[in-house]
Amino acid sequence: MVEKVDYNNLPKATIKRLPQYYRLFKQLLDENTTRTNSRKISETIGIDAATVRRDFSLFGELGRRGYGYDTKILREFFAHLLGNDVDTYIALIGVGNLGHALLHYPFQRRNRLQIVQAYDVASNPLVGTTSDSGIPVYDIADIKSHLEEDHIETAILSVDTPHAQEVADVLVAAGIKGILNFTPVFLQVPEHIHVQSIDLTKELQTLIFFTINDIRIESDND
Amino acid sequence: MVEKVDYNNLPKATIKRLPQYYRLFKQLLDENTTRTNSRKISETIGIDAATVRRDFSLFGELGRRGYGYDTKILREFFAHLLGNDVDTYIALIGVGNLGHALLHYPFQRRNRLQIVQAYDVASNPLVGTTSDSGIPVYDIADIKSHLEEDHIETAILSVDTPHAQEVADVLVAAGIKGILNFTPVFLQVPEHIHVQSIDLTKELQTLIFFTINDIRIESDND
DNA sequence: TAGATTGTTAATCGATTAACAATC
DNA sequence: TAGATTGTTAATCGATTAACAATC
Repeated sequence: MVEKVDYNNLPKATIKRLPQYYRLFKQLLDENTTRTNSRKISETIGIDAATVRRDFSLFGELGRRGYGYDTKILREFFAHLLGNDVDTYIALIGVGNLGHALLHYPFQRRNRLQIVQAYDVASNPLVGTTSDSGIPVYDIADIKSHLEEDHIETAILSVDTPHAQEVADVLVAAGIKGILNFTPVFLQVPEHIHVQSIDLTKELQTLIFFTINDIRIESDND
Repeated sequence: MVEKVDYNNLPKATIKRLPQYYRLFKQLLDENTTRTNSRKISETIGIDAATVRRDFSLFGELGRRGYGYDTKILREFFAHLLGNDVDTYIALIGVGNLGHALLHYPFQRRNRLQIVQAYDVASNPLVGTTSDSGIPVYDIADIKSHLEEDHIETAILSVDTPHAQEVADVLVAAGIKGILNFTPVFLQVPEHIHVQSIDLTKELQTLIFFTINDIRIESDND
């Protein structure tokens, strides 16, 4: 039950599944389901039961043989593991169509992830106002001081492709440590900066390739 | 140069990289760069040079030893491979905040991917109108006949989580073959239906885990 | 020809999964 | 105790990468 893990040795594939486990245990607890097991988990989220058990075992003995996993315990465990027992404040960079949607996206609903600041270039009329979501939109030129006000280290990047690298440089200079990158640009950043990319066109094209060639594959996560 | 591939034997990891290769060769051609090589490709998109060469070699001899790869040839090749030499029509299901942003997202800009229909439930006032993007918004109850009009087999699912499975069932019944799933639900679909999922909260939480634990990793695609 | 870079092999690495002893 | 299910090992599978002969 005690953590015995150096997170740096955790398989990357396991890390990517952690949010799925966390979400599931939150759901189960909401439904007042007090226990579950690796087979049921597998059926619900599409991850092989052996993989589930192996993933969990990396963190110690989280379950009980012959019984399964206690929902409440596991939910607490993953909440803590993912830093979701405290609030995480996030800045959104680029309030265009996509940025606007992300401002309203319910990250916060069942997680303590909150976009609390937004940025755009001064020529955007939204700058200086508070968006309909209640979040202030600042001039990107003032980013450093505003980020410090709220101790923000994470940014969502949803600017136009041609500005992606230049804005990423600004974010790094302003002290951002993690970037969720919605542009299709491979960002060049110092090695201590973390980038997670979501490439919408790539996902759609991949789907279409699988579909037109009817390539058999179990449903695709990650 | 001749295709010698059964696409079903293509590594899944390779397939996911194909859109990145395609995008790069389009860009290079736009910049009037007539040739490139695996090392430069690697630096630009962050995929190991040996992986690039191996991926390409799965499709035959696409390059020339001592020279590299011809931009024009490769762009044509990947366009055809990804079905981007013809138009692909897509339906968007769920015109909320995210759906609205996706309606405006420039999938089409450099690709022949077009959202040409949108759907929502009849109670949504947008239904029966044409959205500001010029795309008609239909009642989901009428989906089957409308999809047939435009020969649509691909749908983007951006409905609220509680309705995801039920709407997916409707899509399958209406003849959809591929679903780009923006909900966090693991969709249960028949085995001939392809699902590609984008889970925004999962990506953000994964980023935060990497960031707060400062886990060293090369920038993360896929 | 000499130099460059591919295409491909072989080695390595990482992830998945089947199987089962441990044990609740 | 008998039944259930974990935690973990060992086998397998798939993906990456280093290295280099082939060849443009």
